[in-house]
Amino acid sequence: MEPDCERLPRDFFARPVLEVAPDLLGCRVSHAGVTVRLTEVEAYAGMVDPGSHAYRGPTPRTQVMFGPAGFLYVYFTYGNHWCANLVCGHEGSAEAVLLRGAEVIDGFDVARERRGNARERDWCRGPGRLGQTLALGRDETGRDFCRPPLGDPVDLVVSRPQCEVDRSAVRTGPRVGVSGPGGDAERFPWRFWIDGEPTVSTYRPGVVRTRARSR
DNA sequence: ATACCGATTGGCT
DNA sequence: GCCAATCGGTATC
Repeated sequence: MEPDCERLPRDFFARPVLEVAPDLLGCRVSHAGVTVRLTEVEAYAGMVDPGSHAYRGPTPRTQVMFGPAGFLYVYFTYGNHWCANLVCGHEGSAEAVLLRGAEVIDGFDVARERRGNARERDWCRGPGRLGQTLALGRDETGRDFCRPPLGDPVDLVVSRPQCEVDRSAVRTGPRVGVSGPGGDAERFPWRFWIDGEPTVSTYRPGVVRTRARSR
C-alpha cells in the first residue's frame, strides 16, 4: 500500500486542468489492491470544452465535476466500461483529467485476476481497461481521494512519482475518440502521454456523425 | 415513454 | 482495419 505522506494534496488538483494533467504523468494511483503508474491522461475543461460531459451544464451524472477538486468522476460507456476522472480546478469549473493509460507496479496477482488472460501490457491500456484493473466503477464516483473519510474500507490514493518523469519525454496530441469540435487537434491538443511507453493507447479519431442510425 | 448515442473494447478479417 | 455488443444518460415527445 502507498504511504499517505506521498498522497497528492487538494491544492495539487485545484489548479487549471492543463497544468495538472501533464503533472499527473508518472504519478501513482492505488485502489483495491492494485497500484499503477500513469502514462497517459486527457484534460477536459468543463463548460468551455465541447468534448466534455460537462459542456451542457450540470446533470445528475456530471454533478461531481462541478464540485471542488480532489473527487473522482466515474462514467459508464458503451454498455460495458467504467472510466475514471480526477476532478480539478476550482469549484464550478467542472474540469477533470481522464485516466487513459497506466502500468501496473503493484498488485500483479489481483490485476491478472481482474483482466483475465489479457497481456500485461494491455491491463491498463485504455480508460475502460484501467477502470477494470483498478476496480473503479459506479460506487467509486464522488469519492474524495485527497482526504478520504476515516475508516474508508476501500482506499483510493493518488501519490507522487517514485521517479520524476523527464519533461522532454512528455508528448501532447488530440484526444482519443472525441467526436465533433472537441476532437479538433488544433484547438484541443489535450492528451498527454509519456513517449515510448507501451501502455499508451493508439490514436483513434472520433466517429463522424452524419445522420441518425436506423434500427 | 421512447429514441439516439457514446471520452470503448475484444474478436475477427 | 473493421465492426458488433451493450445499457445508462440525456434529450425529446
